[in-house]
Amino acid sequence: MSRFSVVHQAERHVTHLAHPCDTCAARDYSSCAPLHADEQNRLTSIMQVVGVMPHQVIFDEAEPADHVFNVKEGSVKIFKLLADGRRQITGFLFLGDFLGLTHNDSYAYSAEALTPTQLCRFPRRKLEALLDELPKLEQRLLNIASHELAAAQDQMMLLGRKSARERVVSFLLLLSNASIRHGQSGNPIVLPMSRADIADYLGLTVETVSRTLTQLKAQGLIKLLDEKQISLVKPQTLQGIATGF
Amino acid sequence: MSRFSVVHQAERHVTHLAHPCDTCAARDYSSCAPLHADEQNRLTSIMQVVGVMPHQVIFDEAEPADHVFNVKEGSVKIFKLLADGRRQITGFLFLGDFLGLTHNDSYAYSAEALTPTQLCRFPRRKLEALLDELPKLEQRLLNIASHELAAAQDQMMLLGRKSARERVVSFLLLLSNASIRHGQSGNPIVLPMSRADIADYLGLTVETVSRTLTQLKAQGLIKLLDEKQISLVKPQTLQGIATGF
DNA sequence: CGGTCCTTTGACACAGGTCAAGTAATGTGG
DNA sequence: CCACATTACTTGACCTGTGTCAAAGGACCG
Repeated sequence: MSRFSVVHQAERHVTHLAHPCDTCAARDYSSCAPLHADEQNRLTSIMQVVGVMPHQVIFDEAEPADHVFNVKEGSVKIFKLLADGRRQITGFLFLGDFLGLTHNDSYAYSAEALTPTQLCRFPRRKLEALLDELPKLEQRLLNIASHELAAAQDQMMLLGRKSARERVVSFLLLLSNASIRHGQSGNPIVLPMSRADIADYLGLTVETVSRTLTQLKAQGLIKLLDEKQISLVKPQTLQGIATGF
Repeated sequence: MSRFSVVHQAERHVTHLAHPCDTCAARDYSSCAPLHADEQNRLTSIMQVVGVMPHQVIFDEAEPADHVFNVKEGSVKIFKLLADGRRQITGFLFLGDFLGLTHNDSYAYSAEALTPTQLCRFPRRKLEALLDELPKLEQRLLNIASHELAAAQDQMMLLGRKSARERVVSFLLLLSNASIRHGQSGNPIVLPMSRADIADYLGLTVETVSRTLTQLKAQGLIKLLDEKQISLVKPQTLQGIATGF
């Protein structure tokens, strides 16, 4: 039985895949012609809107990759596990982000909802068939993949070469920028994930994340409005810390 | 003046972009129909073969991304720098690999040759124009990007959660697998890069890389044939170490 | 051959991990 | 709505893996 509650059977529902201009604006994409109305219809006709609750699994690493998803609302974490349970979160996904793209038979990572989330779900076979006919769509996916690749390289720099302090600050700025891209002010920022999730994203322990945050607070660089909400007091200084000055 | 020596002006030269079957086989790609002869011609007609010597810069992060490259022979490192000079190598590239793909105006990383290298060079504008007409090509690029994304996530796992020992072993196996994909035996392996490069790839210091190698040697898991050539004595055990057992 | 660069090895330091305890937030059943 | 259990977060004391600094081989090169 399905782990999803099907919210809607396509009709008149939209996806950010079909609304390139929104997403492009939100993500700073360069080239992406909007789909025509009939192209949008073909896309939405193969799509379902599904809901998942926090901590619920969307898919597991290595299970058959039958669907591709697009975040319509909410937030998601994607991660990989080592044999002994060590975990690396490879990304936090928000409105408009994609998950499940792979050229293999199986998913390359696991995905779980952080908050109550709605996803646009596309059967992979049908989407791939559609790609052959809608080159614009393929172009968008390539753009998205390039974008994610660049983000992945930034993250490698962070994990390989930055100190705990630099990692935490980079993370805060990342969330701030993401929120700006989605039309919010970017300050204060909301953390939909736990400290453990932050730690597993930054390659640190919960304790180090916690200590680093209190240290930044003590230095007057941030303010902890509450556990899940942080205000950036000196964004300029923080920017400097994140980029290694 | 150009930093490249132009080796050949297209005529009858091939690129792995035009020979999908080779590359697919070499890379385990699932779906990639070969280009027809005339499609190949259109591709090779916009391409130049250029040569670079070891330590020579192919392009620098943040410079205008006017070309896309495909490794025809040799090996390349791509990396990012922090303000204070800390370096993270985000990939080593070999025959058939791509570099320079970005959806931004500028490159996301710097690239340098490790060994004497020949590259197929495509003017970005012309290639993008061609992509609109050859959807097969775009499909291949999307496949490649997905593949690289998966590799990037593995690398995040390595950098965020693995010990020095696990990182070095993972790296040796990575090189071994790459060499197998290119038709070699995969053992012993050849390291075209310096210890410093390995360190910057694994998020370690030169000293730690060196110490870890001598330790693995002392335990009889590898043999250092010479500084640049390593034989994997117990591949099975090494595999276990790399995956966290 | 003498110099330069790369690699290895050693001694020591420290950032961040581990273990343990305390406190605050959240959820649950009565 | 309140006791109580559970989970999440913070803080402290201590430890260890890896970094830092220094020096000694080796390889390569003019």
